[in-house]
Amino acid sequence: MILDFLNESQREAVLKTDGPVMILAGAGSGKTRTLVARIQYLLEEKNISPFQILAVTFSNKAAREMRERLAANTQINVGALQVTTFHAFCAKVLRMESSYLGLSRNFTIYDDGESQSIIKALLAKRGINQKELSPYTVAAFIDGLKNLGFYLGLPKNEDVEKFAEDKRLFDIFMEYEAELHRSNAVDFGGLITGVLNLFRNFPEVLRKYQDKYKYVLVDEYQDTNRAQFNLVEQLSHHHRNICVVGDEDQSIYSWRGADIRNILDFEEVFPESNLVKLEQNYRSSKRIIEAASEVISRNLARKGKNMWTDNDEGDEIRIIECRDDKAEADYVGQSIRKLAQAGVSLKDIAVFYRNNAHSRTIEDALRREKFPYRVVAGIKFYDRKEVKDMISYMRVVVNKKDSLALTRIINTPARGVGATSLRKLEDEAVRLQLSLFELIEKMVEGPSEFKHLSLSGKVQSSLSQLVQLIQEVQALEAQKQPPSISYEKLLNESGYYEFLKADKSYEGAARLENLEELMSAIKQYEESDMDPALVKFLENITLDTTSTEDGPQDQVSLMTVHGSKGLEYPYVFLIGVEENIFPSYKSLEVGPTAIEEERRLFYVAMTRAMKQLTITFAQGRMLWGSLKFNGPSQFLQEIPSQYYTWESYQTSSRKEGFSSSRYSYDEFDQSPSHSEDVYYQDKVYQQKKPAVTLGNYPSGSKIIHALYGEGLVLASEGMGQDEKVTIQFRDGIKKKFMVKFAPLQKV
DNA sequence: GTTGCGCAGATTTTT
DNA sequence: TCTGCGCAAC
Repeated sequence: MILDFLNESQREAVLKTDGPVMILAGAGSGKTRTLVARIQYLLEEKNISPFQILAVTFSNKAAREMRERLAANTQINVGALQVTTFHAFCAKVLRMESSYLGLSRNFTIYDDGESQSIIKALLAKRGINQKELSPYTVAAFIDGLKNLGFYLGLPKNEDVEKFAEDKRLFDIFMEYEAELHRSNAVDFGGLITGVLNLFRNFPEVLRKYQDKYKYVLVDEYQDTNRAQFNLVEQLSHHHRNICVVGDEDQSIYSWRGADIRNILDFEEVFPESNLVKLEQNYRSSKRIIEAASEVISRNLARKGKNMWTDNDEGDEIRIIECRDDKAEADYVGQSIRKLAQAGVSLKDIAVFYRNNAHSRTIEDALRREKFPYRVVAGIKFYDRKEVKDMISYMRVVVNKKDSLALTRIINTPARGVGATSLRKLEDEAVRLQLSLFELIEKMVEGPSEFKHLSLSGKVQSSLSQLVQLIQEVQALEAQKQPPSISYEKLLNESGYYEFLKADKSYEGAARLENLEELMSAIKQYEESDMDPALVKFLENITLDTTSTEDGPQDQVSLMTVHGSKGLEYPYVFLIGVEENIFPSYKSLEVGPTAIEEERRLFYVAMTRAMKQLTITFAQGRMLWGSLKFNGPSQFLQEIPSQYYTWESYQTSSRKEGFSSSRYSYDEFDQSPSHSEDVYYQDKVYQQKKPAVTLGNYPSGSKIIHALYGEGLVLASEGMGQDEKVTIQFRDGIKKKFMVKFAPLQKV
């Protein structure tokens, strides 16, 4: 029954339950289906208890999908299964065993931004100029060390030795670790290395987990770093039932520490392992699969798979040479219109780009064509200032050693505790070896002992109010009151609500709305957890940033190529396929291995498409303030010509500066293997100027603003609820508004 | 504390 | 060209 819907290799992947197995699963080969079947098989046929299975994925999205599919397919209590992300799993272990490492179980998890704040402070303390050594460089160094599985106390191996050559950086790393520890905080990388540290120093703890998990599964194995590999290797060391699933051709996160050696060396680490390849693709047309396979075959760092499909031949891939970025956007907009007219639903269409900056022109075009769209990624909800502020309040409640969170809110809203007072407090806290909050608590209890700080009466009374509020909320927590109660109290009594309410601008209103959204997120969380607590809520939101908003269903999807991994769409547009963009100029500087990663990225993009793939590039593109002529990407040459048609698209009648055959055939295709049969079609489309109907306030419209009077809309972006306009008023003042909050009227 | 200017930098971003 | 920031002045 479980095996019925599987092909032969998938079946093999399910049935080889014992001993190490590596499954190389090509794009669209039914990887998730196979993984789910494997777990189901373990549960139902082998009667393994769900408590003995650990399945780790990289993203929350993947974990959620797997859980949902399992819930739909089996009777067994899926809640007992550990299907989580690496980070969530490690956070859980660390909380459970926190006492071993001298953490307390309510430790805070710092995201990248917070880590960088710590680093900035450290650099400042050492008097290091940020230009001399950027916080980013330091963060990358620290992250790099952790990705290798290194933590203080561990003897350095070769990799680490090479990486940690720089004495100064290493010193900062040590200080950073100490600072985190003082704050009772752990960063993302530290979650993994923390568990490694725990396992190494307390073998009995390791043993416990090794015994517990009889079967360990790893999804998206190509994206794991060394630390994560060490982790699963140790966990499965006893039972040796480790199953990893991945695709070396889709490894696109090496810059995040993903180590392709994890795939290439798996069989050396586990000599008794089995290798299963899933090579049949169920997603894309023959042309797409064959073309993509040709491209990826040029990579050297791969084990090699032969993808094939039973699907139809399908349409030819379209390569569209556009005059400039504007024409490219026009082309995409019009093509989508044609698709829509032909009855294609918008949710089946996606536009991919190499970097976020390129979404702009496409967004404009789609708005012009009045097509709803969603930009995947963008600014994250939990990154917004007001949301972070309120989260910081909650953090201080939960973890009073979290001084970073306290500095964030100690004067937000303004309480008269400025930089000078804060500095005094910080120095004193360091001197007494207390956290900032602990110090202030002490000070409120016995102000006389802190006279030497000479803080004003105003500062002192503000602080005592703040301390009182936090303590009261801590008491609520101790009584197991729901987090939403605590949140509400913090929001109201901190003065934050008043503070935003007083801000009459559209931004203030938007902020309040975000805080309401945060409230509903908390409420939602409360309903999902049997035993809700602030700590857990806070952990959820730092480890899972997937936004829950789902908006209208039928819309075009826009995203970066990275963001497209794991998704599929019948109609795909891949734009900006130019040298220096895709592959990026950076990868061209770095060299062959970086270009191989770009090629994998290109491969990922191609294999998202099910029916139709359209690749566009611009002859000239506005980039960094000037018009750049990058020329078509080298990857286009790597697609054998029998798979594509090549068309040229020109928007305006102006031709000066561009020759439509700027890249003559000879110049362009120099690859010896298939240069003879490239054909070049120079179709020039007659382009009607699209009707300029933008959002409610298209650029050019005249408006009246209740406060500022008459004005002219210069630019408009976003649509519906998100529509934003830039307006120039009579005195030349430009202002940006969100339409939904601004008191605007058309003239 | 807020505003405003000048300057550098400008891939990707699962956690 | 656009943005984000660090720092100086109100």
